[in-house]
Amino acid sequence: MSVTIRDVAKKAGVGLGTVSRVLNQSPQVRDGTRQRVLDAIDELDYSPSTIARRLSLGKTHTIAAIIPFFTRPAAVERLRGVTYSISGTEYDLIVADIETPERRVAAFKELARRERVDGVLIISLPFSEKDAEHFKRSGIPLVIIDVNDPMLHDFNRIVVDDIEGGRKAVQHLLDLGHTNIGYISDVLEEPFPFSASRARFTGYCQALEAAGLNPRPDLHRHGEHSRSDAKIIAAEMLRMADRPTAIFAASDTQAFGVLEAARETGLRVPEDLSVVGYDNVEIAEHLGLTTVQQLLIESGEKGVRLLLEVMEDPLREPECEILPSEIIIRNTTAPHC
Amino acid sequence: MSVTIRDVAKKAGVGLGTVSRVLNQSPQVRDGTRQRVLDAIDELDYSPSTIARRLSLGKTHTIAAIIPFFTRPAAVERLRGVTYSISGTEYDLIVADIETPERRVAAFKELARRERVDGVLIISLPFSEKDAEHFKRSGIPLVIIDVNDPMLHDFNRIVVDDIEGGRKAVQHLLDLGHTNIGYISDVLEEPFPFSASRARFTGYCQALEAAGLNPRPDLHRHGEHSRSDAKIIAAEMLRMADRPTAIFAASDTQAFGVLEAARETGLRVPEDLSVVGYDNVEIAEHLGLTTVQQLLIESGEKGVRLLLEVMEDPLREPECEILPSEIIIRNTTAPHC
DNA sequence: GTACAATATGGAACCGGTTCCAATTCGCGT
DNA sequence: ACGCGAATTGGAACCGGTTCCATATTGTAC
Repeated sequence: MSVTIRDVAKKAGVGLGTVSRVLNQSPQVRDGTRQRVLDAIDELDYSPSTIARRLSLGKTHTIAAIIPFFTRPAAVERLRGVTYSISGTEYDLIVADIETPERRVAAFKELARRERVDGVLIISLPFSEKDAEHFKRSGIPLVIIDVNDPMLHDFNRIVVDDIEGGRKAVQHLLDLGHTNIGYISDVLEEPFPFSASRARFTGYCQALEAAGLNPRPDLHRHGEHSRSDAKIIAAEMLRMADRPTAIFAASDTQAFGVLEAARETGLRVPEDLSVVGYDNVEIAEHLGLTTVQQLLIESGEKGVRLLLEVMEDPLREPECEILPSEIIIRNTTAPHC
Repeated sequence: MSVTIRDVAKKAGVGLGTVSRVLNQSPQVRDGTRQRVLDAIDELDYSPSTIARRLSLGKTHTIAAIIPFFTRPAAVERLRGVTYSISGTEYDLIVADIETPERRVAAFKELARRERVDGVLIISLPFSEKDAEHFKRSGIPLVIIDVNDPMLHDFNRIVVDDIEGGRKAVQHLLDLGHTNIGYISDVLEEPFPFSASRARFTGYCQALEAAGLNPRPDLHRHGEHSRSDAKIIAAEMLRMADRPTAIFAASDTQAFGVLEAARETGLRVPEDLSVVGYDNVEIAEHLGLTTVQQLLIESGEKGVRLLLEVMEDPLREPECEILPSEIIIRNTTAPHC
């Protein structure tokens, strides 16, 4: 039913090898012959089967991105960088959305197989030792974006120094005269101890200690990574007698929750409460949120670039590119008075 | 280098047909044999090649989503619904991001080919007569989400009645006593006359006329679909001597631009200016934006469901499901005084 | 133990490309 | 016109599955 390369060959009166050569722009075809083949292709409205091509080449021409789509606007911005970079190449991008831990395991299993894809990008997802083992063994080219776990030192990665980012955020608040600084994050414990929130928390503690302050345990709360949960735990914190005068949130999404909590508690931002977020997602600008900027789109672009290099030369030394972070000061922070 | 079904057959001492039957859970295999095959599979750590499978089945097991990723947060939410629905199936989702009109044409050409994908979802993208022709001819199963062009009546679609949505938005403002109501949208002209913005504009006009008012041409401006452009054109409108007391924006993104323009012009929202958006993207709630809700995620889910049905039975009558819209009243609208 | 239908099994042919090797043709010098 | 290396060309074999048909085996009835 569908036109194959053999039909084209017959029509053009040439061998199939020749048609294949024309398709692959091999220079080894005389102009006259090429033209006859092209005419036949045109006449038959032929277009080659990608799948057959992939099978015979042993390459899938496909890259998988595994990403927590729903929960992380920042990850979506990274994905934008990925789609943008990939659209210039001959690769297809397949996107796997991870919502639950079980899905994560399943997706890793399914996709991390040579026969399935040529390369994998993992974005903002926790990584267990077992996952690492699994990928190592599969030998599939892999680039990890935004997972800064020391365990992963021999994987190719694009990360941000979250400790430094956390430090910058808190330093900014300290510079403004705040000393009671809260930290709102997603769950730090289990089963993945090296999350970004954890690193930002480390930065938070370091900055406080460098200023001669002790982190107060009651000024650190965590919950699910969502605006609504952040709002609830921030509200609790703000109702304490000894409430913080500034809050650093582990993500912009959570910072938005904090802003809501402040609004409902009747606190003005930034007069009564300073808030710093993390990520600088697109809408943060509109909201005037002071935040730690990550190069989100760039991280996706660089991830693709690195992955293509790794696919080219799978044996190259693992590389870990650390992107800079920068604090963007807007209108949710003010001096403590 | 990689393990094939033949290796498994040899190891298990059976024919390849048998291995294939085991893989496809055919009941026609004796238990003893099946077990031997499973053991061999296990021992060799075999996993079947998806590509070979696809080639021999003549199906790609892949669905493509074509979507303007960068510019439309609402489209991203639709995509979420898509990924969510697809993750329960055996299909891969490949995502093509469209940024420029040229990319649109290229992506349509590339992806709308039987050999490439089994089905296509087009999300929030304009559609020319030529595109329609092209898809018709290719016969590839197609579902169009959020493109409400009458020309497309014989395509499968999931849409919203944008005229009605526009009417509801404006009616709400009329009910509040506003009579000078501006409309900010993306470009309505060319080359695609039946855009969502156009339909919302029609709704806008209808509501005004039903109230005995004439739409004032100077209260309608359009620009690129972005916050920044919307802000610029809204600012111009707000500086007019005879400025509107309410503005309806064709999307939440543009409404955010309007809010910024109001802020910079020194107008309080909603006291001095009411603003209504369209889409109810996630962040709209946080911002307290009054807006017309579309069922974004649902539209993606339903799109996938419909596409799967069409793929099952390509000859079924085209279906056009119209999702409801609803105005969500929050804090950016108030009575005109 | 034999006959025969029902069930299991082996493997050739096929899906539609690419690649490589052998065969043919070409171009050019003499 | 002839010879020879280079440039073209044809097509078998292969990539790794599925499917179908012929053959082998099993089970059941007598």
